[in-house]
Amino acid sequence: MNLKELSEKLGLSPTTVSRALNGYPEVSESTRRRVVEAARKFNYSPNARATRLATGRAMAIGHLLPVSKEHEMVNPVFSDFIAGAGERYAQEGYDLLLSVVRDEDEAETYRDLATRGAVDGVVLHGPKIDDPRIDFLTELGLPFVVHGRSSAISTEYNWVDVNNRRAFERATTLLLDLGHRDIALMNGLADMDFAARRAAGFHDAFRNRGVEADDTLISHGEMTETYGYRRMVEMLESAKPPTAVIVSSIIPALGLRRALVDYGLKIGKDVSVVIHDDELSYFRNDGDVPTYTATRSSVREAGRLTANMLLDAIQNPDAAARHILLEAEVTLGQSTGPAPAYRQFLSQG
Amino acid sequence: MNLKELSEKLGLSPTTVSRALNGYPEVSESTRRRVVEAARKFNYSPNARATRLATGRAMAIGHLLPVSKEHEMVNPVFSDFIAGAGERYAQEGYDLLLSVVRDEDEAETYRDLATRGAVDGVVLHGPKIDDPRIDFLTELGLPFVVHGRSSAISTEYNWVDVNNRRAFERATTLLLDLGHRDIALMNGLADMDFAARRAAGFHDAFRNRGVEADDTLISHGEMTETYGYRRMVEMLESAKPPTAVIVSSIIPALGLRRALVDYGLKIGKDVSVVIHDDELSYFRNDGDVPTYTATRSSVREAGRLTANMLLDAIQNPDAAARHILLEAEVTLGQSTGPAPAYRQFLSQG
DNA sequence: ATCCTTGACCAAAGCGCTTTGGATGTCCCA
DNA sequence: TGGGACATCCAAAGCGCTTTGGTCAAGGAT
Repeated sequence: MNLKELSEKLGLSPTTVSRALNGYPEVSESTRRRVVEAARKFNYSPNARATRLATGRAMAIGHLLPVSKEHEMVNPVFSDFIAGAGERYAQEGYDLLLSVVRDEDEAETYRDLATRGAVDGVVLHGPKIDDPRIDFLTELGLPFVVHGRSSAISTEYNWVDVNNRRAFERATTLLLDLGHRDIALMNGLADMDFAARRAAGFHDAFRNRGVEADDTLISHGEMTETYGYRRMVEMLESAKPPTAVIVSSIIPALGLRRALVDYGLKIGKDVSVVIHDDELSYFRNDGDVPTYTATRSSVREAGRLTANMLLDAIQNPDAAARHILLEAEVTLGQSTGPAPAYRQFLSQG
Repeated sequence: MNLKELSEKLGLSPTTVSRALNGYPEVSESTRRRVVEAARKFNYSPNARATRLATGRAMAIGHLLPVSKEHEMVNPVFSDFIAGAGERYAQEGYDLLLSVVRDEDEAETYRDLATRGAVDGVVLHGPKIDDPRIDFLTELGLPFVVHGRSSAISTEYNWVDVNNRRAFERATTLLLDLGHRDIALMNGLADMDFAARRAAGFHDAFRNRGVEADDTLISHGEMTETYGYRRMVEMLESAKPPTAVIVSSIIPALGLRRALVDYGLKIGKDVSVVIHDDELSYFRNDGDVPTYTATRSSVREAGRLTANMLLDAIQNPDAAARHILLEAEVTLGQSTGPAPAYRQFLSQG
């Protein structure tokens, strides 16, 4: 059933039927009702391919899922982010186009998506400190929103980000105030922008307290369980193991916990842990008292906000660049306590 | 730059240019080279919207990401499966359309996708024991492949599944042979088909060994860390805690481990654990000796195979239904050992 | 010399919509 | 009573491709 057939059945022109269905005013309410009813009855919905050609809009948003061949790693945050964004797209009648690409083909894919006219805009995930994709997309003229930021880029662009610097400054300050000095930071990959900001917050907290941070306790890696385990073992085997660790995600924190168990150490007592909690749907850090003390920010909500912003950017292409900086809340859980030395001092007091 | 402009630049008709680019034989090699070169030079690629209207094919595959409003849970397996499938789509020039829908809107979305002509086929995730979606899709006439199976459906359909029954029979047999009798099964949600097959395998193993299974040790739940934790605590607090647990995914197993630590119990010694390992990219169960004894099957590979099958089904719509049954391998890790009673017997010589 | 292939190209129709630019009829007011 | 103003509808062009059904010239067979 297509528009022509439906219009013939109704004894109307395709023009009128099209307008009736799309809510244009040049059609009487009575015929509109008749048309809408007939459309439902004959189970008609306009062919998306034709609509898109005629309107010149793709009614689709592109997301790239970069997959590096070596580690075959998918960002665990991706699916929750997508769930949040996709919800908004669905509400606005947009499709979500997911392209699985190898890292090195990413720019090429953006160009392809743009010239083919397959999408009206894209979301840029996982920006690096100096990310060439941003200028590339700007030149392409394809509307986009970055989930995160890129510190080295001076041009204006749309972004939605968490205040990673402040979140990690607060987390670090908490640990310093609990008497910890040997604080480790299990950060994300070194070239990621969010990792740089988190490291900056970490250092800021030390500076504010007039304490020197031990840079050998800072590590970078992909956020796998294995990374958390290996790195923690490494530190426990070292000359001066940390009394507290800040972890960039709940996933390596699980590996960290496994390592502590292996060494007979108790989390929150022997070693304090603060995580960043993206509120992944299958790793709720909840309960009466959350397992982990955490800086918390919902990645799903970030997905919704990013989608909103992108849809707005598509509708108002000439508006100024938009920014949303989300603040993470710091929630106390069972994984933090006073530093061992400080605990001794307290008990002597 | 569109086809018409390009053809004018070349002094050729749109017909010839189109044919040259699409590899039709009715064009000389020399002009074909000329056309291809010009296309690259002017950065031309055919408008996807027009191509799709003209060919009548969407060149896109649909995946639904069902999100139930209550728990807002995204299947953790989803992103790795998508990564595998998406890789194949990209190779074949297909797009991947992701629809985030609420559970109850799923059928409606399939119909919409079909009548709008937005996709050429869909993948059905997470089939229930008796899943109405399968007959629905069959009637729609939209090509589809099920990732998993639906036991109660007698009509033929394409599927790719893991031999869950046998995998869990083997896992259970291993534990029985290690002397365990009080074996718990932390299964997926009760209405899921894979969960039913796993339970069947569990019971088969007991039957084969002439031992009676304790059904109170079987539980169902979503595969979250929290589920694993709560359920394990519950069992440890019960009159007769299990000496071994089979867990449907590595994620609840992490919660299980957390519970054991809380109770001062050692995994692999006090309690043996076998997991099903989907080889999630951020939870590799690897190392020289894997952390967990596991039934292992790559969900990413399943994604590739499913995509293959669907593309084939789209190209050969009249062929018989296709099936792929993958066997899980059983890999020994550090999480299993003889049952305490059996251990005693062994040490007594 | 004639006819038939064959190779190389092209004009135009069509895919199923949207949208521009009328056409027609009705109503109201000068 | 005539002419805007308005409401309601329609014909046809166009979106940018693919594909059908040609044309035309060159070459081979008869």
